[in-house]
Amino acid sequence: MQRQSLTLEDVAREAGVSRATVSRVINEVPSVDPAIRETVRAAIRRTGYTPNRAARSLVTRRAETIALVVSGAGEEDESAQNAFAARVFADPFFGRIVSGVVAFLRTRSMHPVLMFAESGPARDDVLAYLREGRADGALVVSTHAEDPLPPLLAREQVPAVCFARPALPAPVSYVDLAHGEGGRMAAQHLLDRGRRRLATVTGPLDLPAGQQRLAGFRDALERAGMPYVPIAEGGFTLDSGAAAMVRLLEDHPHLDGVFAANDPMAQGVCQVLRERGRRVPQDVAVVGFDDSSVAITCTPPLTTVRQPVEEMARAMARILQEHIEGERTEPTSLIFEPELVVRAST
Amino acid sequence: MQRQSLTLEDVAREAGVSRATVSRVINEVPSVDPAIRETVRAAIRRTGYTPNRAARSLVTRRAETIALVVSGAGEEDESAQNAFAARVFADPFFGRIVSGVVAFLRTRSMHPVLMFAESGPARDDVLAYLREGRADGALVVSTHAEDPLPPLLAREQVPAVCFARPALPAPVSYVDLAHGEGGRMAAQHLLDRGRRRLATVTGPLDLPAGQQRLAGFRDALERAGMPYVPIAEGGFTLDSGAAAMVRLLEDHPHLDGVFAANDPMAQGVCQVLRERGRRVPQDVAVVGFDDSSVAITCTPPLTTVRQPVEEMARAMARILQEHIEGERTEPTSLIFEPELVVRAST
DNA sequence: ACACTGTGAGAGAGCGCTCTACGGCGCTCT
DNA sequence: AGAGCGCCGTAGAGCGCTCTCTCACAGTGT
Repeated sequence: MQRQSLTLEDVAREAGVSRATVSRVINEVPSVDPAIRETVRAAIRRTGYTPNRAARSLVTRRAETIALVVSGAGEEDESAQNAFAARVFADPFFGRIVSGVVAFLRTRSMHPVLMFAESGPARDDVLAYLREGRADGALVVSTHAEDPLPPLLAREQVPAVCFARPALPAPVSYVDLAHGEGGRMAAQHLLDRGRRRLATVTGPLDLPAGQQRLAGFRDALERAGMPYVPIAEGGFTLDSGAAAMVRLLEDHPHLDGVFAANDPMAQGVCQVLRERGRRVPQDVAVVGFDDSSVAITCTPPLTTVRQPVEEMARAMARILQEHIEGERTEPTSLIFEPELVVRAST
Repeated sequence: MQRQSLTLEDVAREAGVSRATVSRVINEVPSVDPAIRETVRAAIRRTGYTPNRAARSLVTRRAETIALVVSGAGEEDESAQNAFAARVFADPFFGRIVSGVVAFLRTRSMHPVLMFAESGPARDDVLAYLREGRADGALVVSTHAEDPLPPLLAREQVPAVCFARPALPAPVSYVDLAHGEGGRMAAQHLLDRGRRRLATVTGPLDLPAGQQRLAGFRDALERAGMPYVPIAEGGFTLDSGAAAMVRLLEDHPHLDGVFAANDPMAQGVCQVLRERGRRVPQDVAVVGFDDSSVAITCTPPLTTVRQPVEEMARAMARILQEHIEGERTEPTSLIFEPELVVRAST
C-alpha cells in the first residue's frame, strides 16, 4: 500500500511551503493567507494526499471514534455468546438506535465501533479498548437489568451515556423514556375504547422499564376506579408473551383488553387469542409498546406506544460528544415522552 | 484523563529495564529471559499500564479495525438516508452477518466500525476512512445491485470482501450462496409435496441473487416437465410480495404452490392468500428463502431455504484477514450450499 | 588461551502529525 | 525616525510506540 508513503512533508514540498502550513490548511486554521491556502489545496488535490489518522490521534489524543456497546448480563455458554449479536438485532429496536446514533455521528465525522459485552471477557475487551484510547467514549445499550458495565465505565472515568437508566447505581448520563406515562396512555386508550375487563402482560419486573410501564398502567386504572388488574410477567419475547396470555385466559376468560409491555409479546398475545377463538380487536383489544416493525407486520397491525428511539439515540450521541469535548462534566438524564400510535388491534 | 500519562517509559523505569524490553514483553517476543518477563509483567500490573493504540498503529501501520460497510445504491433524499440504517437492520439478515463477523473478529482482537454508504458523500467517507488508515480493510454488504463501492475499493487497492458477488465487475473477493441450488430445492420440495400448479414471486431481477433463485427454480421445474411457470417480480419486501401475489392470483386463481424468493415476501404472500380465502398449506403451499426470523414468527411458520449466513460472514471476515495479513493476494470466491428447513407452510 | 557463535538487553532513530515558540515583515503610532 | 504591534510562516520539539542495530556476556570449539 504505497498510499501511506504520502506525508505532509511531500505536500509541503509540492506546494513550496512548510509542513506546519499544510497542517493549518487541513485543520482550517483561519490565519493562513488565502492565496497560500489555495496553493496548498491544489497541491493536496494533485498528490491525492490523505492525512494519517494514527499520527494525528497520537498528538490530539482523540480517536474520533466511539464504542457502541450492546451489553448483556453474562452469557456463560459459548454458542449463546455467538448468537448474542443475532438475537440483539432480531429486535428492530437496536437497528433504530444504530440509525439515530449514526445520523448524529456522521455530521461530526465520528464513527461507531460495534462491541458486544455479553460476558466477562467481552466486557474486559470493551474496557481495554477504551483505555487504549481507541475510542473516546461509550454508548451503552443494556439488554438485561443489573448490567455491570455502567459502574465499571464510571469507575474508569470513561465518558459514557446509557440508553435507559442503569439498574446498578452509577454516575453516568442516560437518556430514557417516561415509561410510566406510556403505560398510562395504554390504559387510557383501552378505557376510551370502552374496555373494562383489562389485563396486562408485563416485561421482566427486574427491569426498570418493565416496572414503570406496569406502574403507569396500574396508576391510570386505579384513578379510573379499577385498583385490581390481572397481570402475568413476560420476558419481552414473543413466546413469553404467548405463555403469559395463556395463563391470563385461564383465570380470566372474559377479558376484553390487554396491554402487553412490548410488541413481540403483543404479537404472542394476539396469536394465543386467535387460537382460542377471540377476535382482535372485536372481542379483545390489544396494545403493544415500542412501535417496532412487528407492530406493522403483526396480524392485525398493533396499536402501540411509540418510543422516539431514533431521537433518543441521537440525543445520547450528542450528550456523549459534549462529555468528550468537556462541555458537559456532570452526569445528565434526558427523559422523552412516548406517543400512542393507533392501529387495527384496538 | 490521566490514564494516558502512563507510558512504556514509566513501566520500564518501574521494572528497571529499558523501554524496548517492556515492548518485547507486551508483544510476546520469545527471546526475553523468563525472570525479566515476570518482573516486567508485575510492573505492568502494578502500574495498570495500557499501551496507546495510536502510537502503535503509527509504526505498525495497522489499525486492527475493519470497516463493516452496508452499501446502498444511492438514496438522494435525506430522511431516506437517515432511515437507511433502521431499514437495513429491520432485516434480520444483517444481524446475522454482524453476528458472524464479530464471532470471527473477537478471536483476533480486531473490531468492526459500522458504516453506511447509501449516498455519494457517505461512500466518500468510507473511502477516506480506509485511506486514512483507520481501518485495514472493508467488509461490504450491498443492499442493491449496481453498488458502485466494490469497484472503487478495488481501484484504491483496499483489501475488501463482499457478501454476494458484486454486480459491477470488480476484482474483489466475495462469499456467496449457491442461489440456484436453493431455488431448485424449493421447486423439488413443492413437487415432492404433490403440488403441480406452481408460481413464484421473484426478487428484483437486476440482482444476481434474484435471477439465480428464479433460474434454479425454473430449471428444476423444466426437468420435471413443466417449462412454463407464472412469475411476478417483487422487491424483497413484505409489501412487494403481497402485491406480486395479488397479481399472480388474478391470472392463476387455482395455483397450489408458491416459491417466494425471500421470507418477508413469503409472509406477504401468506397474508394475501389468507385474505383471499386460501388456507396455507392445505390449499396453497408456500416456500420462502433465507430462514430469517420472520420465517418463525409468520403464520404459519415458513418452510424456507436457509442460507448459512453466520458461517458465510465468518468466512468473509477470515478471508479479509488473510488479505490484510498478505497471506492471500488474489481475489477469491467462496460459495456456500443452502439447506431446506421444513415448517408448517408446506 | 583465543576467536567464534549465540543469546538477550539497550540505545536510538524514526512513524506522521500537531502546536508552541519564535522570527521576519510591513504597518501604525508617537 | 524608531519602537511597537499585529500577521503569517517556519523551525523544531515532541506524542508513545516499534524495531533495527549494536553491544555485552556467556558458552563452545580448537
